[in-house]
Amino acid sequence: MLDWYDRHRRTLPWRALPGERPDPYRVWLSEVMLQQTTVATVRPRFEAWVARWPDAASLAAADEAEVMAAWAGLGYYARARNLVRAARAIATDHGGALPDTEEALRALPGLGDYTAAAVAAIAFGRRAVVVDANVERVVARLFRTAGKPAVRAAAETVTPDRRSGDFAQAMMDLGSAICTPRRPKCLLCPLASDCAAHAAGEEEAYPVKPAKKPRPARFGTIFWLEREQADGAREVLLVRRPAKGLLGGMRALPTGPWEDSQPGLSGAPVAADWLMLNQIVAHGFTHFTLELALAVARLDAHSASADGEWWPVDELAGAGLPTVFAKAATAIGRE
DNA sequence: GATTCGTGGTG
DNA sequence: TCACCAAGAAT
Repeated sequence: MLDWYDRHRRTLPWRALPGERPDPYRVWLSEVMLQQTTVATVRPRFEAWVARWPDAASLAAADEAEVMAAWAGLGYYARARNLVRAARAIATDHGGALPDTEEALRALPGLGDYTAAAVAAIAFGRRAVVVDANVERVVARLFRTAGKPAVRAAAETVTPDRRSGDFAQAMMDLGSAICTPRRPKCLLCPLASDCAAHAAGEEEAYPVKPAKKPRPARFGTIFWLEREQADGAREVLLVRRPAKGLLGGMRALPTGPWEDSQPGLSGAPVAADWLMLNQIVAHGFTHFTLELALAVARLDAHSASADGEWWPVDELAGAGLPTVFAKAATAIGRE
């Protein structure tokens, strides 16, 4: 695998070139961004992030609201909150440098078993057994085995003592390009002659995935409340969502409750002359789907105010709205 | 151990 | 079109 990696490794912005020393901050940041997120999505976001916060110290000193806005659209927003928390812990408890052991990394918020092992191995050259979805798939096929404990034990047996970080990245590159979930390219695989699943012709049967539950549908209403400044500039009311839970801590358009049937105008931010648009915004979350009706109203500048933040409509792109609200804003903008 | 956390690409 | 899936973590 290491020979294959030396010939076929991808060049990625967070990855040190051969002979270079990796930057632990960049390795950590990339691993967090890549949690359940594709390389294609992460690449430009990583570049923009490190241009703005180039090291752990700058991130520790950052305004959390700006960090959350910078994460908008990436999903799993607890990752951004935990990045700030971890950066501050690094500043206060570790003298400004990332800890260099798997155990100490694992104690930082947002670093679980996978990420702690990956950073220890890739950034610090520690021997660590790195098991992500790619490694699980490659190892499950190689040994034709099932279940996370068995896969982990098998991964332990094939992880080298030296260059275990390169080994992990090699397995990820292999899983990404060759040992893919569907239609793996076994003719190109350096492990094909050793692969038990390939010998049995059952590559796609591994890894064994649990059955997925159906996603229920929920319904809600987004409230677009607008006011006009004396100079004619339009502003829309934004709110900040509660710190925990879905889209936690993110700037948002006001919504009412999300329920099993359309809740109409309940939960409106103010009593106003709401107009329901003849349009629905559909959005899929991990464990349910959401269909949102759009209600719009206008306040004149002298009427009662509403709780929240008035935001210039033509600057909404800079508000850091999660995708579902960005979709709604686009839909209303077309009206 | 099962749930709850987003989003975009892909076949 | 849509189910599947991704460099998972926290609770």
